[in-house]
Order: sequence, then structure tokens, then C-alpha cells
Amino acid sequence: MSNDFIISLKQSVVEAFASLYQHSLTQDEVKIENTNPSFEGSFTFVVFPFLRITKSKPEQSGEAIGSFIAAKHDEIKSFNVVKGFLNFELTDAFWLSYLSNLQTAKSLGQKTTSPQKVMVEYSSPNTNKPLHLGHVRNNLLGYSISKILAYYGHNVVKANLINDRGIHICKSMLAYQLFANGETPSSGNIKGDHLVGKYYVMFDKAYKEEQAALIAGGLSEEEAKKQSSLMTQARDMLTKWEQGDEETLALWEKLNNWVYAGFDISYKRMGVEFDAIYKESQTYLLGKEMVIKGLSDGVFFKKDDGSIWVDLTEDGLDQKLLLRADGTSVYMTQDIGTADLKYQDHNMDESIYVVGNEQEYHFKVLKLILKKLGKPYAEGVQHMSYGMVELPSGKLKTREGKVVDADDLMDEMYATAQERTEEQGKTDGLEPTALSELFETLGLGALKYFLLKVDPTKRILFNPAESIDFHGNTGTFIQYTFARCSSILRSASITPTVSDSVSLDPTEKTLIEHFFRFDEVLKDAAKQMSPALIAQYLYDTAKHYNSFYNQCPILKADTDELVGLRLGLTATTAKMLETCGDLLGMKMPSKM
RNA sequence: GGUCUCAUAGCUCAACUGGAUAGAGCAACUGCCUUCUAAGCAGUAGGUUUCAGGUUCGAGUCCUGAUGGGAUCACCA
Repeated sequence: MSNDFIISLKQSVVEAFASLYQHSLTQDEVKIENTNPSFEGSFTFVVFPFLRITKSKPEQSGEAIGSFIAAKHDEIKSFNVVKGFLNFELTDAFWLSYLSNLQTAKSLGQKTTSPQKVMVEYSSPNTNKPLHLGHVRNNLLGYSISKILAYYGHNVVKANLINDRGIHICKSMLAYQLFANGETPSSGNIKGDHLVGKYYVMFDKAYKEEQAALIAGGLSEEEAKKQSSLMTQARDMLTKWEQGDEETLALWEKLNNWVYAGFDISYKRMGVEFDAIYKESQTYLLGKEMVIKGLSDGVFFKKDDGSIWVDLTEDGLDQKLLLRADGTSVYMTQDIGTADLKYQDHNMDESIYVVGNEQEYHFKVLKLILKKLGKPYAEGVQHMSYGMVELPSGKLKTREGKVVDADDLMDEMYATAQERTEEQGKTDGLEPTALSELFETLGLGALKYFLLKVDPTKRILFNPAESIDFHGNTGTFIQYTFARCSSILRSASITPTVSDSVSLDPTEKTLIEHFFRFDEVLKDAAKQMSPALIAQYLYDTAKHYNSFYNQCPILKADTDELVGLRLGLTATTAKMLETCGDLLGMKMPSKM
């Protein structure tokens, strides 16, 4: 595979230093880079760092090393030295044979040599509201990272931890009890998650009104909070829930099941899925046990009021509450229990949490606590911290109704895709069901690419007033290129075969060079957990193919050999687009 | 206030983790459909990489400071 050549090139550099300068280098010290496109060549060795060894000028060193290496490799057509940059240009035969190997390869890209068992937790919704744009980014990132790691050769378990209990859940339950008059998803003709979300917002509104009234009655803000009847009722509900009160549990289950049914529809449409589902209602007791055991082992300490804490001041952090005085659990309690249960179930090497960067502190603390408890898996706990999605007006806030709803957004993407396709009159000859499938593919493809092409660690500004683009650096452009490849392959009368006796057009060579880089991109994407690297690669693939397409006739090329080669390039492009698209969860239409 | 983080073309993003002349898309302008899908291609214009120092063969990238955003430091999750 591709790396073999790079390794042999590195080895030659090592030999060159041994022979020319009597200096022994290791291969790891030698870096081979891709040549900057504005210079001749494909691969570059930078000699600057080694001038102390060569004890000669950059140009002289480059020439000497270049001559030594070129003599050892038939694949090297020529080399040139610009300042301290030694550039190698390879023969067409090398690139043709590389392309030929790609065509017969079972799958594209080199896999990892050290596969591990990895759990990727993502989505992690609360069962008191529907999914919004922030969840969409989380879901797409988590799913894509799972796909990338699995494709790279790891054994991946996709997990979803559902926040199905706690005071916030009780708020929507209470509002439902007070205001709903027995409304159900079917009676209200509303998706279950949206129905419950409606009452969560309603609670907040009623609570604010109550506060305002109390404060108007002469109470301080703090007093008003204490005297809130709504909040007291919600707390009572939580206590009842923890005590196993039947009526409360029945209401809880009813609402949660409505929400799950709603989530299932959204997940399916987004194209994400899970291998394991965890619920906090099933892990918080385990968390409590672990905290209590930690206390008796002297890892934690108890305050006078009976609450249990961990002291992290030695690690530069604060004291952190682990269990309330009344014995009820907090977020951290649950996460400790969940971490342990996950490990009992799957015994993984690494546990990746795809969670927003606003929770960096929380995960730092979680990892420290697990270490203090002496858990063997603590080291493998990793927070994949991604940036928030923000609106021009600021952060998304469900309670205030300031959100972009996930289901609405997908509907809009579908509608826009339909509009654009109809504008171009490209709906002819397709059945209604095929058309509807196409609009879904295009709309969601544009959405997924839009969210995944950005570096995950950076925050995204989303302006709902400007719809997501279908031209330029977009998912649509990539899908269009795939459809174009498919169309050509459909009309081809001969099979793609790569002969070694043709000479390459610059656009053809650029495309093959680009294929060569996939190994490196895949490796980096897996290492950095960055779908953005795959997205960027995908875009470049389409870009290079389209340049080639406009420059070179394919089916009407002069000789059968050329037709075969160009069909080979087309087939490999299609395969690459489909493979990388799949890593992002994007579908590729064969016609559009 | 402490800690973390971000700042690149009018806008949205890249830049192979310290390499050569900082690249794409959108918006603007100019060409290219009687030939394999023009949701495309080729080109023009647009930059003191927020500012001031430093480190070295070399800095958008590393260090120090300043300015301006964001997050976090809850008996919320």
C-alpha cells in the first residue's frame, strides 16, 4: 500500500545520512511531506533541520541527498532542490500501478495496526424536550466518529446515555399533570417528544409568573424561590419518584415512552443508531453505592450536614459534591455509576464521551474521581469536547423557546432540496417515491456536511435566516459529483482497466496523488476524532475529479486504453466518495 | 476575580500540528453547455493572519503581555 513507498523513501534518507555524513538517523526523525502544489514534485524532504549534520549549505545538502536517493529508486523520475526543500517527482508508471492496486483493493485506506475496543457515547438527550440543533451536531459527530474509528479497524460500541430522571424531568411531569387535561400524542396530533417539551416550557413560564407575583408581593428573589409552590411540588415529585411511588412512576413511564417514540423517529431520520442504551434511572443507585463505598474507603469525606464530597484541591480544582445531605444523587453521582456499568458490560480500552465543551470541568472531575477510586478504566476516559452551536442571538435555550428544532430543520432541508431540484427541472423521469427519497438524501446530506465540515472543537454560528447552501463547498456538490460519476459508469461499454503504458494528464496525476493521501487522512481523522478532516478530503476529491472531468474526455477519449484508465479514475472516485460519505453518514444518489 | 478557550478575505471556513508565494466556498465581476450531468469548470478582485514584543534557518501555528468574544468555577443536568 501507499505507506510502503513513503517508508522506503524514509529508509533511503536514513541510508543517505549514513553513507554521506556517517550519521545514524532513525526513520521516525525523517519527515516526508506532500509537496506544495506550486512546486514541481509530489513528496518533499525538508533538509533545514539537518544542516548541523550535513555541515553544508541547504542547496548542497539537498542535491547530495537527492542524488543518492534518486539512484536507489526507479519510481523517482526527477528531483529538484529549492532552498532547503528537496522535492521528488515520481514516474507515471508509479502512479498507474498505484491506481491499479486501488482498483483491486477490497476497501480503501489502511487500517490500524493496534485495534482497540472503544465505546463512543453520544446524543445523551434529556427526556423532557425534543432534540434541537445542538443535539443534531452531537448526534452527527458521535455517529461519524464511531464510523471513522470502526472503519479504521477499532471495535466500536455506540452508546446512548439517556437523562431520564431528575428534577428537570419532574418539571415537565408536573406541568403535564396540572395543565394537560389528559392530552396524548394522538389526541393532540403531536410527536411525543414535542408534547412533553411543550409542558416543560409551560412549567418554566408558570414558574416565572409565580416568581414575579411573589416578588411583586414584597419578597426578595431568594425568598420567592424558596416559597415557590411549583418548585416545591416538583421536588416532592422527585422524592416520590425516588421512593418508588406507583402513581408518579406510572406518569414518568408514560411520558418517557412518548418521548422515546419521538426520538426514535428523529434518530432514524438522521440516520444515527446505538448498540447500547443506558438510562440514568438505572445507574444512579450504583453511583450512590460507589460514593458510599468511597466514603468508607476514605477517598471522600462527609460534611456536618451529611452531604458527601470529594476534595480535589490538590489537583488544582475545588471540592465537589457527590451526594446531597438528603441522600439524593447529583449529576456526578450518576456519571460515576454509568462509567462503572459501561465497563462491566463492555470492558473497553477507551471510553469516549461526545459532550459539549461547556462540560470540560465536569469530565476532568469525573476522570479524577475514577482514578481516586482506583478504577482501571479511568485512564481510558476521554472527553471529546466539541463546540456549541449558537444562533446570531446567542446560545440555544429550550426553556425560552429559543431553539432550532431538529425535526423542523430536517423538514426545511427537505423542502429546500425539493425547491432547488424543481427549479432545475431535474424531476423528470423519477417516480414520486424516488423523488421523495432524493430530496431527503440531498436535504440531509447538505445539513450533515454543513455541520461536519467544521473543526469539531470550534463553535458553529448558525443563521436560520440564511438557508444552508447547495452550491460550492457543500454536501450537494459532493453528491452531484457522485451522480456524475455514476452516470458515466452507467454509459460505459468497456470495463475500467488501468494500462501501464499511457501518459498521465496533470489533472489525472493530481487525482491519483490525492487518492494516495487517503491513508494519512484516515489515520489523522481517527486519531483526532475529526470528521472535518474526512469532509475536507471529500471536498478535494470531488474538486479534483471535476477538474479532470472538464479537462479530459472520458468515454470519448482517443484510445481504448485511455477510456479504460479514465473509467478507472471515475470508478475509484465514486468508491472514494461513497466510502467517505458513509463515514459522515451521507448517502450518495446515483442520479440527481 | 481564578481556570480554560477562541480571534485568518465583507461573510462562513481551510492551512498536512514549526515549512516554500496563507487556500476554498458564498457574495461581486469575466469567460465556457449542439460533445460523458453547468448543483459544474476556468479566471479577475479581495489579507499588516486583532495588537505589541520574544524564541530560530523559518511563526497564522510555540512563549509573554495587551484588547475583544465565549465557556466554566451550582445541593442544574
